[in-house]
Amino acid sequence: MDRDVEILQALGDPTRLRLLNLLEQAREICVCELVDALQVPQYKASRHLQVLTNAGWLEDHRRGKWVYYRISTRLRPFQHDLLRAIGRLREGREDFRQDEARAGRRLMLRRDGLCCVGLVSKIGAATVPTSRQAQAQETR
Amino acid sequence: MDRDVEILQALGDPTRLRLLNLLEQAREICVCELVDALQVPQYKASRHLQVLTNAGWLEDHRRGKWVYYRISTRLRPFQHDLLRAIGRLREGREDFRQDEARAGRRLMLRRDGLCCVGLVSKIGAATVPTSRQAQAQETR
DNA sequence: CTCTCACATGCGCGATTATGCATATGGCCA
DNA sequence: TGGCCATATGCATAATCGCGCATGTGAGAG
Repeated sequence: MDRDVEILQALGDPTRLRLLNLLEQAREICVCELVDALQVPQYKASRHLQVLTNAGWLEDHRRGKWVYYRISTRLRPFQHDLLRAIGRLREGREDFRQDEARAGRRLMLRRDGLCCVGLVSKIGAATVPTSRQAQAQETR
Repeated sequence: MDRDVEILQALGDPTRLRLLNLLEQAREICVCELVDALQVPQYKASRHLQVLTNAGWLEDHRRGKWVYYRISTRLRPFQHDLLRAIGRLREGREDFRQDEARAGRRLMLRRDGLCCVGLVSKIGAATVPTSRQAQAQETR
């Protein structure tokens, strides 16, 4: 298959754009954090992360029970230009702003720079639903 | 619909990439010239040109029997970055190079900077098939 | 070992998309 | 006006895509 086209096709979806936007600004984010930030069902985030990874946009690695995603360290120059273009959308897109706000709140709850859903439930932060609860909230 | 996504989706097709690549390098090109350069059936070029136009990538205008397309003069900064990214693909893609070679030969046949298929047939240039002949050659 | 939690994925469905054929449109010319 | 040429488009079909549901997988905790 045409690799370049695959890379570009991966950008043609709002959910994937939102994922890329967040991941471009943070060093790495785990799936449950992304699910909370985007407020989408877990399987949906996972599927789109898969597409981005297969297209060469992302790398993932496991740490304990959590899987962290980050922008690939092996992007081609071509892709860096594309990322810059997407960055230009940041001010104009309401969804990006909201994602960033939620992600910011979520990432503040990390301990030692790591995702910590377990701690969240102990803190009892009702404002930070677990991925499963977020999944149930998702109606569309 | 999400306009940004529509713009990006338009890039996720090899034929459309080839059209954009040519149009980025020439001031304007008419449909029959594009058909010869890409060696695709006329209806295929026309359809993809429609998609690009609807997404805000191209503008078209009629001159006599011919319709000329060019890169829109109202691109957003966002889109200029995207074009630059596509330009980076130029050296690596064999299809781009061949398109450009064929387009170069074809555009040399212009008179007064205008497409002139009629003249081509009078010249009898067998190396430059008309769009209808190119259509018949197309097998896939 | 078993239970739980985070994440991935097989499957079916409805929607969208690309393609090819045939034909319509619209301008030019005789 | 009729015919030709460049281009666009209606239609049917096959392929692809995103979604949702359900379930599978794999790691850590008790």
